[in-house]
Amino acid sequence: MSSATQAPVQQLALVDCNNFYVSCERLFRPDLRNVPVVVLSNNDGCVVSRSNEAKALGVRMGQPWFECKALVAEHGVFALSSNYALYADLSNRVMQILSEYSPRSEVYSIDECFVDLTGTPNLREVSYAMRQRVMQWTGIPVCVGIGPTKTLAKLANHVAKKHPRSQGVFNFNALTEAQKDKLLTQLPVEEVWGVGRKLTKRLAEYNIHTVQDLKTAHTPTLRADFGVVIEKTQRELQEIPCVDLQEITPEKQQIISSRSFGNMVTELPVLKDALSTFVANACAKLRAQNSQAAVIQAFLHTNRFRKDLPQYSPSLAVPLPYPTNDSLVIFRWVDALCERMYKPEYQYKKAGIVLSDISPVTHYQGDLLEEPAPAQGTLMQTLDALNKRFGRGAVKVSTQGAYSGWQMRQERRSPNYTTDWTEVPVV
DNA sequence: TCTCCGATTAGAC
DNA sequence: CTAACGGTCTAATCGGAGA
Repeated sequence: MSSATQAPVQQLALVDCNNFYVSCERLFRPDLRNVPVVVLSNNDGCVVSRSNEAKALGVRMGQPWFECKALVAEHGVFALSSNYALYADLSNRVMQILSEYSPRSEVYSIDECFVDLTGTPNLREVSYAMRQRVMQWTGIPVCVGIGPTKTLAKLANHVAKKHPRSQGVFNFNALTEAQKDKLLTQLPVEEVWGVGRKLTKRLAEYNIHTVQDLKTAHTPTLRADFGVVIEKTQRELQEIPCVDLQEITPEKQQIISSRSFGNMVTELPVLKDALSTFVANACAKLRAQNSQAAVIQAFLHTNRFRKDLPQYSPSLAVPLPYPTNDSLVIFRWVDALCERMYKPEYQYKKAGIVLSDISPVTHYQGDLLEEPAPAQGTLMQTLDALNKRFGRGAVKVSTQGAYSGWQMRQERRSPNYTTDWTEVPVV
């Protein structure tokens, strides 16, 4: 192969915040440093973030909180409800800092960012400086993994996190071929991005246990038996980029708003009250990306963990005569769907709505055979503006909030230190 | 037989 | 209040329906 066609090796960094939600909480609670801390999911159900001390005690990711109660009694694990307003705000600050290091970056999740550092002189120093700056300006600890592909950058980040000797930075590209082989042979295949529990099990039947096994597996067999996703993953492990950096966030194709209830719900008006809140949330997101939806779906769930109770999980979708993003219009449909699904003999634990068939808002194309779409806008724009200014839920549609009893449990939420003056404790 | 569509599955975080 | 197990999102795949 001629060197002219050889693309230069990417120096792609994956920056990942350490124990992100716990780290956010600790910023304002120095007393929680060096003690086991966990952050719980919505409804205070499962553990979604753990401090190193909590990990050491054996608290598993996603573990139901009530299962950990023994550990609490024994070791005093401190639990907090999740506070997404706080995490989103700190995330934005971290991402802002990282974006200064390269014109090409991708915010991959609330606590992760890919940064293309290709061509950066003194890569090693810059990586440490980046980490140091995020710590200094936000107080959030991060680790940096560098590789020639996204998959290897993620793997490198894992190594940086796991080995204290790396000081929070690990560059796969700096390894010799022999060192790469040795490292990949030591890493279990489930550490690879895109290889989850099910796949790990199936790969084991093919004697693929380590990352190196996957990297060197017979490609046509892999493709035929496991599909195109794994083939791409294998290529990425072989240092051939297959997953592009997504510099611009694509608009959502589907918007879901759903929640488990704090208590079981049996009454129709309570379900409708919850659903009207979900409609308000989903529609606000829809309008924020200047889109409209053509299909509306609603669903109900009984508690699937209560084997002693009868189960019922209906779901109904309706294609709209014309797409809309008007909360009131959408709620009228959801209301009707709920009426049709509701059966009084069940106890409901969760409900939600899905907006799909999403398209950008365009000027209405006249069609003699269709009803004209009503003028969209002013009321919803005003509602969004007021809620933005005074906080979500400041202005609601009249069906919202008449009934309670469905709201999630959130018994241990921290104050919104960074986004709401009224919640900052007075010293 | 081909294509399209909805439902299901798997994964990430 | 004394039981209790998240929420969103994407892409691939599969089977059936309809052309």
